[in-house]
Amino acid sequence: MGRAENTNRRRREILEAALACFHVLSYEKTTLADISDHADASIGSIYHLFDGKEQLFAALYLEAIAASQSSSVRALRRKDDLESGVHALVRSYLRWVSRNRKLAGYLLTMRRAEFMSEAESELAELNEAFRRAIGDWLDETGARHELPPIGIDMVLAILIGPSQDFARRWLGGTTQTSLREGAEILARAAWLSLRGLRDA
Amino acid sequence: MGRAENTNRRRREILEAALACFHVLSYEKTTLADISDHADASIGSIYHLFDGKEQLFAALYLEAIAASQSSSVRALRRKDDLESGVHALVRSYLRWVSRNRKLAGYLLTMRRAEFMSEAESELAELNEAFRRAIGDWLDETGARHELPPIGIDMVLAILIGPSQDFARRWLGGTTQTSLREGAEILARAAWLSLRGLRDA
Amino acid sequence: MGRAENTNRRRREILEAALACFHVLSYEKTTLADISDHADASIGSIYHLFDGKEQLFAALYLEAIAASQSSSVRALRRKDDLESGVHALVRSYLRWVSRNRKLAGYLLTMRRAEFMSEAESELAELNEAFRRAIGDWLDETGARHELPPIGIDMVLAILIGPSQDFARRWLGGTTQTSLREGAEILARAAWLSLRGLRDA
Amino acid sequence: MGRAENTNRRRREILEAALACFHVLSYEKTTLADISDHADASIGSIYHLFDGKEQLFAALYLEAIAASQSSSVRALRRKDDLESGVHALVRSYLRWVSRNRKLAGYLLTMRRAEFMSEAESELAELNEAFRRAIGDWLDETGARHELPPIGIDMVLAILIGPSQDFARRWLGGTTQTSLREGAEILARAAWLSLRGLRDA
DNA sequence: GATGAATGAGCATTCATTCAT
DNA sequence: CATGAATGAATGCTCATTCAT
Repeated sequence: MGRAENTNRRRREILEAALACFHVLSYEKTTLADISDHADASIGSIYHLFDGKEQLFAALYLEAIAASQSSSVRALRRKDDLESGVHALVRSYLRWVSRNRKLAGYLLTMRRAEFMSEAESELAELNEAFRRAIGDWLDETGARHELPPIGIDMVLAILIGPSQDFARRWLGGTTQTSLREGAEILARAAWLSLRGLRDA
Repeated sequence: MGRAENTNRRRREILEAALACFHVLSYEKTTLADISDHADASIGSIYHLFDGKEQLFAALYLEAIAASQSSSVRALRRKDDLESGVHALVRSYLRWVSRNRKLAGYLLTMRRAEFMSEAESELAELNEAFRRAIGDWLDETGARHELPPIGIDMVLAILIGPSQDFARRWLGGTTQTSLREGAEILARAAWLSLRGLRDA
Repeated sequence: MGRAENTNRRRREILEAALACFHVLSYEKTTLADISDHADASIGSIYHLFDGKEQLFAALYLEAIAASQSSSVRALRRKDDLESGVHALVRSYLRWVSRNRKLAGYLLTMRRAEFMSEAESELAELNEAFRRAIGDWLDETGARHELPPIGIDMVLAILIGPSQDFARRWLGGTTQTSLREGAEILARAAWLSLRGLRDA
Repeated sequence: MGRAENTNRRRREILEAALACFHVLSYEKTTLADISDHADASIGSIYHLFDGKEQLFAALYLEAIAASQSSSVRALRRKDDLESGVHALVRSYLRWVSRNRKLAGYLLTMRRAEFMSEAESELAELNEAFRRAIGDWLDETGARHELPPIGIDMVLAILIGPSQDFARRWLGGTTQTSLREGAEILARAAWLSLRGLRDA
């Protein structure tokens, strides 16, 4: 195993340990000693790979965002009309949440935490790439013409807002509706909103 | 001015100072000394009125929730059919956000922070009261019959999810759409979703 | 005992503890925990009265300088011609060293340590005051006319340089000559230098 | 270039890097990483040639002492009476200071730092050799008979004390008198002291 | 020999909390 | 009730040192 590979493995382990600690302790209550204990890495190692506690959690945030977005984009690319795309987005997001509960919980809790400021530019880049990917898909499939005349920020709010709210409740264990059922309902709801706004 | 009144004023000042500090420093970076400096109150005073830092911020959270919910309920009560009610809820929420930016930002950032655990029961009570208020309105106006056959958790996600997502972006200054315009769109979107799901 | 008095006593105790620790451990090896243990003060207390480790040791340095200089000035003021003044300065300096060994050792070891930079201005003030006191004495007694035509920096080097070198060795325990005898010799040596340079 | 030569070059580079770092950072704030960066040497290299940070700086100290003393001895050997010898010593010391500012500053700041304890014996050896060289010169030239009846420690204090004080101020940039002028004055002052004490 | 990633003990510093006045 | 000095446990971070490659 090469050195780079080794480094990468260690990086992974630390990020996972941080996520695990966050899950039970929250950001502030998690200490570097906790992470060091959970990962197969000394405190010094953590500092070798990350610049500090904030940067470590910022890196985790960026990885989580990237994973979530890439999952969505992959799902979207398998469809070729707006209705299917909308359904795919909502379903894939909630599926990703159910398969990455800790990561999803981290993302939903820490969205734009104070310590992200330093990673702002990388975050903006990711978001920009996400929008571009969606934009490309809209152009390639011609689905853009099916969209109502509203800003992309509103489209995203309608598409993803309800799912995030539901995901938060679901992760908190306070929902009556199952995730699968919820996904079905919210996918249709999103599509109904967009179609309705377009046809108005 | 009576003693109780005085105590109340001080309580207010401390909560406001905490909110102001949170706004620029975030929860963890805010120290009691910061709050003591901003409010016209010694550290001892803060401990006299609250049980500690966490409890202080939990109190702030509860007040914010209560204010936001009561604003929604008041708006709802002025309507007597589902479509108007949905519009009123979305609009009043976003209006409340724009009029209470710091409080709204606090609410959106700290939703269910670790320190809320102790205030869990009070929070549950508030949420329960909110649901009951909505339930009462649905019964009184007969709007309940216009709802689609989905859980109340899904209804709330559809109603409020997009607005929260939008509010977060709007507070962060990264929206193209104005708040007023966004409110209009999201109000109609929510109604379209609910009506569509009902008529399906 | 008033609060101010109490504060002052605590300040003293901390400074003395710092000096005692320095004496056996050196600056770097002294930890705040060491000082906290020796003084009747918690670590927090130290931070309450000083801004940190460096500032604490800088304060100690300034106090030491001030004490040493004031001892010299008092001795000088009891004389009224240059020869007696020179003798008094050398003798009083070495007497001060022998009576304040730890403080003198600190001064001789830490002269202008890196951490003094923040206290630079206060140090410059003390030195300026010291020079002014000497200048005043020279003027009041007319001794200035007995000085050779050299800069005051050279005069001070001749007066105090040998004594400092000797003091350092004496504190280190590597001198053959007793402090009393040494003082006599160096006092005469200084006077011989100055008189000789004047008469040349 | 042979292996030994190469090793020696690397040793030099490391010592110079250490001195350069000390000059701007002070001993404690200098890290081995700093030195490694400045020298063309990895941290492992440093440990290969020195036993650690303290030993590295102790070696630097010994080299500096040796250089300074050997410069003095060479100057002294070119004279054959006490007056010329005294002048030569003072002048050569200050000339060495002006030509080796960083090294001289290091010597004047770190004199007998805590970490020297391990190198104590080597230091004592150097000092002993220095004294012997001076003693030899005194015997060979017959200058010993011109010395006053005081311990050699006092002679050295008178000879070198003022120059060190002056050197310190000069390196700190707080002197009015030029180095050349100062050397002249202090050389004469030292001689006047010694002659006067002898003739008393 | 050379390298520099990994180690982890050690430390300065912070800050919620207490309590004597 | 109000105050804010005092407390000291807790923690992020540093860096000399080691050692596998």
